[in-house]
Parts: sequence; structure tokens; C-alpha cells
Amino acid sequence: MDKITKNIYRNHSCNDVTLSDEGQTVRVAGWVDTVRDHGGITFVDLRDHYGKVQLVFHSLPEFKLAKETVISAEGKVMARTKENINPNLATGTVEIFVENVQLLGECKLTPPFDISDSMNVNEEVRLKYRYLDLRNPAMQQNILKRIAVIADIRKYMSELGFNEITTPILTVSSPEGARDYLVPSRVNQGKFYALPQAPQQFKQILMVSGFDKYFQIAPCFRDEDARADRCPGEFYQFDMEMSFATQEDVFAVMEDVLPKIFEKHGKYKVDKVPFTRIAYRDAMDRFGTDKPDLRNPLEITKLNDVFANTTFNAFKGKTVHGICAPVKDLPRRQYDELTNTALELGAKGLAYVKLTEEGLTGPLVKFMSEEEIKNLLAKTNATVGDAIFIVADEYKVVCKVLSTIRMMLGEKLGLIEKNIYKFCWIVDFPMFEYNEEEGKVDFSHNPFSMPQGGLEALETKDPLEILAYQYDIVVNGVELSSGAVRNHDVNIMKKAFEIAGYDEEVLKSKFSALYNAFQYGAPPHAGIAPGVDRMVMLLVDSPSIREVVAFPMNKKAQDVMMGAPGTVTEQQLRECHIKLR
RNA sequence: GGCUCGGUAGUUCAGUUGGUUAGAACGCCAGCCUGUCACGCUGGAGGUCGUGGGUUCGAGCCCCAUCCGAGUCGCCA
Repeated sequence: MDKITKNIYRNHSCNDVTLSDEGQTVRVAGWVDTVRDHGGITFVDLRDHYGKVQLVFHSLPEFKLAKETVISAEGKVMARTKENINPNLATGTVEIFVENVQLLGECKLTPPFDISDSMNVNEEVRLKYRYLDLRNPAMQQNILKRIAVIADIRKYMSELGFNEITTPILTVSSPEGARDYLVPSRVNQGKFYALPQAPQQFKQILMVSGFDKYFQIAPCFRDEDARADRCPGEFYQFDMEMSFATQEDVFAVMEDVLPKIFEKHGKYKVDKVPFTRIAYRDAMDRFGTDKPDLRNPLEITKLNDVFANTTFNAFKGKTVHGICAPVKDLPRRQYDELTNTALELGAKGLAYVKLTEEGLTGPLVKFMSEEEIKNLLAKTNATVGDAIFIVADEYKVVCKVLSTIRMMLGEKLGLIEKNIYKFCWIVDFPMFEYNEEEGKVDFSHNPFSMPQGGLEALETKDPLEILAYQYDIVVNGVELSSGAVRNHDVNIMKKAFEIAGYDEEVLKSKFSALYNAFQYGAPPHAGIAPGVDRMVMLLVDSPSIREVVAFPMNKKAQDVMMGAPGTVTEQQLRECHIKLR
């Protein structure tokens, strides 16, 4: 029973007309979905948020029954004869013989596309007419899925004792991360608010205040370029933080809540709990990426040892990694496609050899000694029908290229396991990395993470060897979130900033709120913030994040329906002290 | 900003080696039809082939420039 208000417009939803209503007079309201005019009799499928029901008109109303017209219809519920039952309609056993019909909302213009076909239409048109696109029941299901997921996150987190606290939308620009969205201040001339990229500092300050367990379905704003799985402008995070907590405590919460959400709302099973853990460096070695899709069984093999004394110039002095895959009789053009991709991603080439009944074949073989061939086959466990794809370059390039080649091979060869969510934690991220451009050591992720080994590690170890309590959670190759045990100790912070070449003044000025707060007794705390939109995207198996967001912006961060961003009046500019050039 | 793909009717698309008046399906309009459910049948309207230039006797197709969209790299607590 759908919970609608019974009033002058309707007393039943379109989905809630059943055989038990037979003979009753009911009133329904909604959009004309389809019209089938047979002359003396006309059938109309009426659609509302809940479903569809067939109306039968023996005489047409005085207004035109055009598609997408909004009407209220009153009539007697009739059981359909056996041969007239529509098994494709939930209400297919009944129909309403219309006695009274009222025009509620004329559809004056012809919609630019069929509502039921909207998801196949050019996205530019869909976004401009988003109100029509969202009439599509499939789109409404996506949005409802999102609502249900968020409701359950709130439910499960509340059950675990987490409190949802909202944090400011107008805040201050932060030096780390993406570009900020800025909002000029009228009262404070020349000053700007920034929309938060994440409630990071606020949630940490809540821990300092003693709230112990915080979460929020938090809007985040970042002025960065879009991707299929990344909305430009704004998105939502399931943000959480907990005090007196270790990495293990955060993992335990996520391994409780996320499987429940994915099992209940997703299409597939969750692989296993606890989630697989992979150290960052291992992930890069084995998958070429820190967001590996574990549904793909292929792995990268390090081949430096094999080619240590190679005579092949392209391999000399380079990082050499390869992927062994059961290619069988993969067509030649597929190899070309892989090679082109490798070149596009910056590789000098994609070498490959194939193991046939006659032995190893391919252009590379003539550069290889008997021993190298033996070692290569042993290292990769190659069997007849396998090919080994090899990239030699700088480590970073090798990883980037082979991670893509790995996924392409997995898809081309049909190796990707279907119908499963494979989660993993990527752990032990390095605290620092060498910044080639600036020629110095810098933070590799963010300066808020606690270095493993604490102050002692910072004081005694090679900075590039220090790991952080920093982790990512990844599912099916999609990075849901980063998280960390935070650095709550000002002394360790100072040292970490010093190593990255910043003195205490930088720390004080850029992160003054945290810096000050931590002077007054801060608890150890840790957290994470999985992306809500990405989760829902995975749950409904959509290739685009825009299918699960009601009003997404386009690639250029424009809302073509509302016309945002738009111009403002001279007076508005004057009031916030802005002069346009 | 780079690279890749795309832009032809309201929508989704086809369009051969450059060659007569640019097609189809759906949608739309008009008419017919009392059991359809993607109703059916008959007829009709609808195009600056993204834009600008060039080559050519002739351009949707070839060349140059440019705009727009998507994907991706860069970017991305």
C-alpha cells in the first residue's frame, strides 16, 4: 500500500489498484504514459511515481489526451478477462473504466524524447530536460536506491553509536587538495569563503571537542575536472571519524557497514569479510595501480631479474614488468589495440612473446638467451597458449601502462569475474615522496596522517622509507575512499612539516584551527569518507555517476537546465566588491 | 591544457569511390479503427548535414580552421 494522501486528485496510486478493488470507484492521478486510440475505445496507461495502471475511455475527454499530460481520472475498477491480462504490468489484471477525467497539467509542448527511452538519449539533451529524464521509472529507481542507501548508512552508523553532525558549507579556503570554490564576502571586503572540499578539519576538531564518534552524509565541493565516475563541482561523502581509534577500528566499522549496504542494495554478493589487505607498494607491483580490480585474476610480474643482462637496448637500465595472459588465439588486431593504448599512455612500445607448442615466439625472442627464456617462463608460470606482454620504462610509466593493459586483457579474454563485489584495503602508503618538479621531499598524500613509528621514525628513518597509517578502500577497481589515522600530536606534525620543507609558521597559518586545537589535549583519532555517489553507481551497476545523481552538471561544470554558472547584476558585484575585467 | 571518439529530421541512427530531389525507425500532425497494452492501417509535415573557409564542374563525404559533447591523461585530503 503506497502512502498517498487521499484527496480531490486521487485516492489510489497507480500501482495500488488490484482485483480486491473490483467494482469500486477509484480516483487516480498521474501522467499519460501511452495512448492507444481504437476509435470507439481508447486505452491509456497512466503513470505515477509508484507504477502504471490502464484506463479505459469509452468517450474521449474534451481536452487532448496527449502523452505526458497530467490528469486525474475517476472510474470503476474492472477485472480484465483472462485473455486481456497484461503480465508485464503489476496492475495488469485490472483496468479502470473512466467516468470522470480532469485535466491537471496540460503538456503543451512535445517532449524532445520518449520518456521510456531517455537513458539512450544524448546526455546534453537529457541534462537540459532533466525533469523529463527523471520521469523515466528507471531513473527514479536509481534515485530511490541512493535514498535507501543513505537511509541505511544513517541507520547502521547510529546503531554503532555514531552521531551525525552537520558542518559549515561556508568555510575557509584550504591549501591542500583541489581548487576551491570561492564565495566573496560582502561584509568583509576583499575576503572570500570557500566551500569545503571535505569536512576534514571540522570532523577532527569534533574529535578534539570530545564527540567520540562522528559521521555525516557530507556535501563536498571541488573545482576539478570531471570523469565518468567523478562529478565536477559537488558530490557527497559518507564521512566518519572516531576517537581513541586505530586503523583496525575504522576497518571494523567499514567491514560491518559496507557489506550490509552492498548485500542489501547491490546486485551481487560481497566477496569476503574481512577485506583483502594489500600494501601500497605490493599493489603497484602486482597491479600497477593503487585501485586494483581484484575480479581480474591477471597479475603483473617483475622481470628485472630475467632481463638483468639483456642485449635488447630498449630494456637496458629500465624497469621491466610483464603480464602473462591466456590469450589462446586472440586476433592480431587486438594486439595492435593493446599496443596503441600502451603508446598513448606513454610507453615506447609493448613487447610481447607467445608460448606455442613449438616454443616461445615473437620478435623479442631473437634478443633473448636460452637462459632468459627459461627464467621468463619460470617467473611467469607461462603455459602453452599464453602470451607475455612486457613494458620497459620508468617504474611509474610501467605501472600505469600495465595496469591498463591488465584490465584490457581481462576484458578481452573474459577473465573478469562477474556478479561479485571484491573489496580490498590498500594500506601502508608512503608518508613522503620525492617531488621531481620541486626537487624535494613532499607529503605523498596529505599532511594529516600519522607516520608509522611516530616521532622516532621521523627523526631516524629515511623519509622516503616511512609509511603512514593511511589507507584506501577499493571495490572492483573503484576507489571509494582514502582514510587515515590522523596525526594529533603537534610535535610530530612539526617534524613532518619540517621534513617536507615547511617551518612551523606554515603549519600555524595554513592549518591554524587544527594546530591551535591540538594544543589543548587531542585524542588519537582516525576516519574515512567513502563516496556516496560512487557507491550507488556500483550498486546499480551504472557506468556513469550522473545516472545516480538527480541534477548533475556536465563536463564543464555547467548546469544546462538552470543555466549555472550564470551572470549576476552590477549591483551584486559591487556589493561584494568585485570588478570584472 | 594534451590525446581519442563523436556532431546528419524532435530522438536514435544509416548515408558506398565525391555524382540526380539526403534516407530509415521512433516521435509529431491529419484521417480510419470497440480490446489494445511498443495497438494497427492510410496519408503528411519536418534538414543551414555543428560553424566558417578551401579544393572541385559538383562536397554530408576530401583539406584547413573553429565551436560543442563524451571518454581519458594531466588534475583530484
